[in-house]
Amino acid sequence: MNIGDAARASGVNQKMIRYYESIGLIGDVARSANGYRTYTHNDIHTLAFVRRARRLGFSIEQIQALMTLWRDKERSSAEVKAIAQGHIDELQAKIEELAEMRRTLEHLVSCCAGDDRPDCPILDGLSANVDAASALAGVSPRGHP
Amino acid sequence: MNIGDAARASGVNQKMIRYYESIGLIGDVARSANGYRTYTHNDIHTLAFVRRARRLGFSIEQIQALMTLWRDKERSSAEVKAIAQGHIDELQAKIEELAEMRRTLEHLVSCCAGDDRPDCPILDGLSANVDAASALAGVSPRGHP
DNA sequence: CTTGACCTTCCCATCATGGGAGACCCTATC
DNA sequence: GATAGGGTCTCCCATGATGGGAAGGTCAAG
Repeated sequence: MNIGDAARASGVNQKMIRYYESIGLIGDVARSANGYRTYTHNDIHTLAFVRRARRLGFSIEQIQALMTLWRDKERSSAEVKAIAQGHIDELQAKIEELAEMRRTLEHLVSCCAGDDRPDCPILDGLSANVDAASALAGVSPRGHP
Repeated sequence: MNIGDAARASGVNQKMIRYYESIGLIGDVARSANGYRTYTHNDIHTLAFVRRARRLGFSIEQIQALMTLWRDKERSSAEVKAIAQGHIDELQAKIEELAEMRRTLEHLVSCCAGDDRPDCPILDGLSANVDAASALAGVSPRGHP
């Protein structure tokens, strides 16, 4: 199996396969006489593992660790779980960060008429004068009703 | 005001101020005789605008557009609102993507004993044999009860 | 005059992904 | 045997936003 077949079989594209090899995420693969990379069934399996892990948002570094455990038949599932839980926490933090942005933006957007006139609470909110936007929504940033 | 003061006043750090200038996000700023950048009150205001927009997750490109509208007294608030709504949609898409990852991971994690033994549904789930993990949770991926 | 705090530009690194160039390799068809 | 096409190789560059660090100029206080 050449790299093109490996890409199709694993769902990881060629560029990425070479990249993963170059950074040592996957071991150096066998080469045939012409210098082409040759993939075994097992290599494909590894690539597919990486792909799934990436799709779940694991970083290369985390995947490195996961693969070490994957190959280690003496591992404890607790180690794997810790990595996964750590990643869940990262995801959660990111989600909350984005949700907070969205919340703020939705508030501004809901205050904006969205018509032909230039008056715009969104721009006001982005300008220094946050009070202007807050006031529009009846929210008092410094607890002053 | 030199760049250090501008950074403190606007909350945008020096590196970023220079970067924003280099990519044309903010216009070239005045220089004093010694070549130091000199910031006016207005420049600070602009920087603070950029900072707030960044904090809401707007890309530089979007901020570019927002600032153009900001300066345009003939703008329609609809244009601003469209950009903001577009960004909300992006945020929402990202949130959903991350939430889906989290959901899947939480499922796997909940199936994992997290003890000293090597058996690990998380690794099984990342391996090709997805059925193994699904089966553990009583979920049938191909609608086969 | 030195010290220390500023400021300048320039280069490099991040993370994961990909585009593209230029050079080989192999197979099929003419 | 020539040529066309598709596959592969390596190498360089780019992304977006951020920042580290080097080497050197400037200024005010001691």
